[in-house]
Amino acid sequence: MKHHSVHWFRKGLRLHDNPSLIAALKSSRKIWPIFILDPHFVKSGTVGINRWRFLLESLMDLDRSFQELGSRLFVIRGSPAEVFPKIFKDWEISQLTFEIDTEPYARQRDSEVIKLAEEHEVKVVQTVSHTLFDSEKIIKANGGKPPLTYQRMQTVLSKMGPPSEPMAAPTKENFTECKTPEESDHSSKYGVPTLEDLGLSTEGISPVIFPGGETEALNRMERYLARDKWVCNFEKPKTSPNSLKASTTVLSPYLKFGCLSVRSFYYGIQAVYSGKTHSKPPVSLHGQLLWREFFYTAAAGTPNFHQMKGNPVSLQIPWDENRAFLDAWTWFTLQSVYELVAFPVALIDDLLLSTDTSIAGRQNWLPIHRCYYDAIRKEGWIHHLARHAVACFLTRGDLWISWEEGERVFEELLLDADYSLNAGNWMWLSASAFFHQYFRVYSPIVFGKKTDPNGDYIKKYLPILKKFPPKYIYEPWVAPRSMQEQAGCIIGEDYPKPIVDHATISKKNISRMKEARANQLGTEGKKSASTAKDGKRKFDDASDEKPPPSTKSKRDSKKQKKLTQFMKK
DNA sequence: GGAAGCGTTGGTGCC
DNA sequence: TGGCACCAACGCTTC
Repeated sequence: MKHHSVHWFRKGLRLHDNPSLIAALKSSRKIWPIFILDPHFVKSGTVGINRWRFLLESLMDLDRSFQELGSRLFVIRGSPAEVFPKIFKDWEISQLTFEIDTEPYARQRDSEVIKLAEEHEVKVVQTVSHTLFDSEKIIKANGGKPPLTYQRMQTVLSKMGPPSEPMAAPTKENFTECKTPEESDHSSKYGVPTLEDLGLSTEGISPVIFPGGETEALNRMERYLARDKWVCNFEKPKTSPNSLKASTTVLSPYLKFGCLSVRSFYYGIQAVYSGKTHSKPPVSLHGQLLWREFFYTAAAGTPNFHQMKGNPVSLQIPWDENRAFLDAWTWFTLQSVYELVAFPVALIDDLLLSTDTSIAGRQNWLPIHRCYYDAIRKEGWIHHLARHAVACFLTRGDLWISWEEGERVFEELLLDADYSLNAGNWMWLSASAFFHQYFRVYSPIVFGKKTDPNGDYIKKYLPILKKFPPKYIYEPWVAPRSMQEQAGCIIGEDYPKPIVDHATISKKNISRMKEARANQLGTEGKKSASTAKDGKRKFDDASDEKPPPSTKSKRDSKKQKKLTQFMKK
């Protein structure tokens, strides 16, 4: 029997390596490729203007590609629960194909749609193609729990063999026996809408830096893969968060929407590596894809992964509720209405209705952080380490505000905002899960100076500070008054004064974190016995005995010994 | 079951 | 200028 199939695009906005689409094409006489503009995402307000634009560009690209094959993309508005019964009936559908999505909303939505399909006697074909591996299989291989360390993840994966190889994109031949019934009013009925059609204001929107779509994704990947040496030597910590041109691939938005298949990228890198010396996970390019896999698996296997409450992997920390601090972290400037575009609507309303006139105190005073926000808002992307710096600052470093607040802002503004990676990294940086060395705090001054000593990044995004010498550009408030006058920027008048002192507050927060951890261990019982707590001897000044070398120095001396032995050989 | 090993990418101060 | 200990003793994983 040859089916009438609907292939439902959600993520996976591509033709290459799309196994469920191929399955539909091979088993059908007729196929309708559809994308549903779900009001859930329009209403939620969690998608910023740049990501909407990226999505619509991706859909346009997909439609163009289908047209080249003699088919079309059908963009349908409405909730999936309303749309499917209608199209099942109208188009006499017997098969529905789609890519598996493990996010909670998607799971719930898909289970409802699967039920509807059953009611309409529609066969459902689902495939894993958004991740390298099936998250459920990784969890099963790890004894029913997601691996919580990268090393553990690698161990589990090493037993699972390599990821499946990517599938080729469909060709015109695939569409000779399987046709798409096109309607004469297709464009008006099923065309890709504009931002304005969706009721989104494009006033003040920045030019496109990273255009959406599979075509751009594949071109971008090829450009990077052509640089053999760069690919083989890639080490994430050695790339720069402050370079004027992105120092990493910026393929993340394309992976998020599935414009690029992670398996295609993985095997593309593999081909470049072949026969050459290359960097290794976790820092290598392959390593970056494994991090994505790590967080996808953790999110798929953890309830309430995006929030602290009810999340079994997250430390429960008594964060402050501090509106002024949150605004200061979030807001770049309030100089004009233009600057308000693309900020969370709730925050705009709150601020405009506020009777608090001390606007200066609600601005972010840190030059490098203001630059990151400007870049996020305009371009929808900043380097991973820049995200670390601002995330640490908002949470355990300085402002002591819940990682969920930061997660919401990133969710809205980043092109690559991804449920699993966003929540996972926020927990990491706030030392709520995965990462526990909470006393390692990013300094908003030192971090910038180290990564961009000349302050070129600041000069680009924050020209008001460009006349300050590099010594002061990261902390202009310590510049002498005469220098501020010379630079044409008086701190407190033209530029906000700091509202917290990093050195003081970060020390205070380290002790708060220590206390939170101690409290939780106390209240939740013996989650895990700490060897340091009860096992090790304490040494003080009165003791003549020398303390044993620390774990790290012991480890290092072991390494040294091995190296010496190796050299002798 | 308990001890030991070790963790993607910090900052500071000392030598 | 670069290497190292230390911060303060976490918590997952392995043996």
